[in-house]
Amino acid sequence: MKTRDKIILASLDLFNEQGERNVTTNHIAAYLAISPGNLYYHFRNKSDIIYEIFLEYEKLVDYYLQIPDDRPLRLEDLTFYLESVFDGLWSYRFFHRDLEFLLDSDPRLRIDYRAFTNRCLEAIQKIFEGLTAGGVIVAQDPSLRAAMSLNVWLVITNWMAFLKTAHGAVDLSSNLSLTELKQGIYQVLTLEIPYLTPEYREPVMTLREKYRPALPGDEWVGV
Amino acid sequence: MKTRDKIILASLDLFNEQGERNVTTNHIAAYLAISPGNLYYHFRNKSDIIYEIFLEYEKLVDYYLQIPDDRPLRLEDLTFYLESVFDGLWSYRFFHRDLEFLLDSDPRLRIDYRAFTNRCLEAIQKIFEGLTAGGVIVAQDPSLRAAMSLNVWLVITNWMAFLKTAHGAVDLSSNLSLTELKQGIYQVLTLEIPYLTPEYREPVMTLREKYRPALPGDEWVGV
DNA sequence: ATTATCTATAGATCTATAGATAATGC
DNA sequence: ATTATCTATAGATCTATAGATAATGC
Repeated sequence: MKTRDKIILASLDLFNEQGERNVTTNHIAAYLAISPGNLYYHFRNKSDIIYEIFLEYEKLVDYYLQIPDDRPLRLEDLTFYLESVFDGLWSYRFFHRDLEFLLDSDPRLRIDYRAFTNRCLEAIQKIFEGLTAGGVIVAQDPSLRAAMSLNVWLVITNWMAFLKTAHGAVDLSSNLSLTELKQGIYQVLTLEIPYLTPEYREPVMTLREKYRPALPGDEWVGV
Repeated sequence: MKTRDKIILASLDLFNEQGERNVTTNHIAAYLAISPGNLYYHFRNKSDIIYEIFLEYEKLVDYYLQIPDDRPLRLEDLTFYLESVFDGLWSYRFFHRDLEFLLDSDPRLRIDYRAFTNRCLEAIQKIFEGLTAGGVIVAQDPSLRAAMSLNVWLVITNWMAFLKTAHGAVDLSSNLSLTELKQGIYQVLTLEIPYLTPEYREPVMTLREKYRPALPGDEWVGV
């Protein structure tokens, strides 16, 4: 593998494990056992590495969120989209953590990320439309659908931060698992409950149960 | 005013304006025209300042989120709680931005913040219960109410990050206003629409309209 | 010849402390 | 006497580059 690609991969790993803020170009070079000079030969600075990582993330999500508009969507489609999105969030989990700082440091990233968000919001709306056509959820006013989609996006992108901050108080070491992350799907499906058609109510509730947090009881209030 | 208090206030201002990550103890001292040594006489380090600020934030929110359980809640109560919470978020807006890093750097803060989150989630549930007693929203299964409350919390605490990242792409300088922030109330009320009693549907929709984002159209998808 | 890599280092911070000096409160 | 403040600085990073050296591709 080329050094340039190694740098990207190692950076992603280190960022995910330790947080972007805690990882310097020195750390990345040391981790790869290359010289800092070598790293700077391939990238002008840390921002450039992050931007490359973002482009991969973007590509991944865009790939999974191609919503067909020539056919109605079924429950399996929804499951697929949710699973894919949370897989993506997991693989690039450092990204949303320091998002504001990253966007402030790199105008390119800022512009691209904004467009990316809008594409995701559009995709969520398309999914709602497709599910309506498929008889899973009832039709909604476009303005309500837009506001709902935004709420879905807010829950999806911030579920991990919630887990990391409200979760395991004492045991810092206990890292999150992908399974825990996917409990976010439970929360997303919660948003959709009121809009389900009668015939899909039970199937969706059953699906939702699969993601229900199986926690020691005191995890968060009332669950 | 005592220097110690000045340091706390100045830090809060600088953190809110520039982000905690971009503000060092040197910056704080320079801003106050005191020596770094003087700052370190009053605080052991930056974490200690942040912890003090958190205690204030906590006190403020706890004060506003005292939910009476001896009487039903009305729509005005809900408005008050929402306004208060968003005011609090605004005054301490740096806090949620770098939350994960802050909690990782300070075990005290980590433990306290976790308890704080749980108190907030409890308060949101109490508000739902009170509104149910007041005939504003219909009764819900406790498990659904818990999941809904969590979604409300996720939307509230992350609305600002959304605005900052998905909003104004090019004009970095354009800072957020409290008014924009309060459009988050529109999103929160969106979550509650399906659970409103018939007689409160119209009043809540009217209230919600007041917070509707009045944006140039292309702001975010479909709005 | 060009590309990749290393060594060495300048320059910029930042944190945190030691030790001196000034101000304040009995 | 005690509290508050300042000056000066050690020590630890980090970023980014210059310039030398090694490896690779025609």
